[in-house]
Amino acid sequence: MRMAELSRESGVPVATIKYYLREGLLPPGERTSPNQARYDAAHVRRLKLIRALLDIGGLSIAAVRDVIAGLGQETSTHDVLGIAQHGLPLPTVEVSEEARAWAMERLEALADKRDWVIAPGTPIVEALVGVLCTYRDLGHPELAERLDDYAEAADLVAGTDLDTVAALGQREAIVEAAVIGTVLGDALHAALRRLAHAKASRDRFGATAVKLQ
Amino acid sequence: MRMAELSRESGVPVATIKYYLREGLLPPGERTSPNQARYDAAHVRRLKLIRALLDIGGLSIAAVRDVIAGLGQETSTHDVLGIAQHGLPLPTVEVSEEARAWAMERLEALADKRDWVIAPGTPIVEALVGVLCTYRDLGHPELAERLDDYAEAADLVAGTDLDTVAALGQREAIVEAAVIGTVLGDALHAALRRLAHAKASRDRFGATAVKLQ
DNA sequence: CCTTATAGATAGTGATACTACCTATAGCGG
DNA sequence: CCGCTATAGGTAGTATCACTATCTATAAGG
Repeated sequence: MRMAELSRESGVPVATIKYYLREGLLPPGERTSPNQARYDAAHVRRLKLIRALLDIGGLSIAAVRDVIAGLGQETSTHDVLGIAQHGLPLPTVEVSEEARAWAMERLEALADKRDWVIAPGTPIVEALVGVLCTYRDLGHPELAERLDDYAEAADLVAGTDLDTVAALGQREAIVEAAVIGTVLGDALHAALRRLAHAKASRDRFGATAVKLQ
Repeated sequence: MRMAELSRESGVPVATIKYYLREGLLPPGERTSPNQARYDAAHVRRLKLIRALLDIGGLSIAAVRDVIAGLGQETSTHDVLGIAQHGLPLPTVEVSEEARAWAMERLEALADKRDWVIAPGTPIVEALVGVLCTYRDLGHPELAERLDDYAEAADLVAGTDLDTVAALGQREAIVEAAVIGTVLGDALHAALRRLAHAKASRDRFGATAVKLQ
């Protein structure tokens, strides 16, 4: 197919597709002459993935490029999740040494109990340290004391995730599903948690409004 | 305290504090003369909250303003979570009627089983519909078939969340903790899920690299 | 042949989150 | 009371990001 059809199939404007080509998010089409190229279903699929990562995942163009770069890499199965996570941004903040030590103590207790590996300095651990320290700095250290319940839920979800993607069998499909499941999964879990909050609130306080304080 | 000290205590530049004042994120200080004002610990605290919502929560200035507007509202306890969620952005995408029906069918089955309330048209439901339809559109409908496990984890987390904030007793503290727990919690759970993925991957594939395909 | 489509290059746009500067006034030590 | 720094409030400038528009030369297709 040519550019106009690619645009129609994917729902992405021609000018935007050209932009993604320039930025290296979308591989160039097969050249048929110096100023003509042909695209195929893989391009449509890639465009839909790009839009999903941008619109739902909230990734930047640069992060999408990093994530996509991992899709074609040769690696072991064990690293598949690492590739899926490579390039995914996790927010971090600066914290004092004292606060960091406080947070790491909690994370290490968690790791011991659940057989997780806490590697200091990695983006994931930095993100966790940042959130825990911010809870404390905002005067809500009690929010950091529920880590173990949260970890239990994370283990439950992660087990499901791994079973789901592992069932695909082929490495390429696994990596892609892992990327999609990780990025879109963040949005899915956030929304599910809000629904579950509503039910938990009804369970505790009932459907009838009760004034506090 | 005056502006310079507020800046020092909060770690936010003076020019930025003035910007937040203009944007209505930070309430004005107590006036002592036409061009002088005094600030207090509540301003420091508010600034730290603003930075947390911006830096870790990834909210926009407009979303922070909406969230903060809810902090002072008078409401019933049952609505506290609703306030905490008010103004929080959830990503949505456009979907076909057919895809929407497919997604809603799954969500309603979930709601029946777990006693959740699915109100069509609300931002949360729109977000869930968007993610589920995107999974399918990307050729990974299997990711949408694990909703029930994810919901189980969400119920677990939500129960913990409600117990934690309800223990605070006072409405104002509950609302603030709910906001912080919801917004920063998204980042926390995302990071925990990545750690749990690593363990689940080790459990299934072992520490030794095994080539696939 | 002639209209439309295309690749590639360059420049422009609108939103966002600051950041810098300006003016008139206030605080404050000497 | 002087003079220096600090401040409120206003306006304007900046950097980044994700497009979007325009231009030129060439190609496709009836």
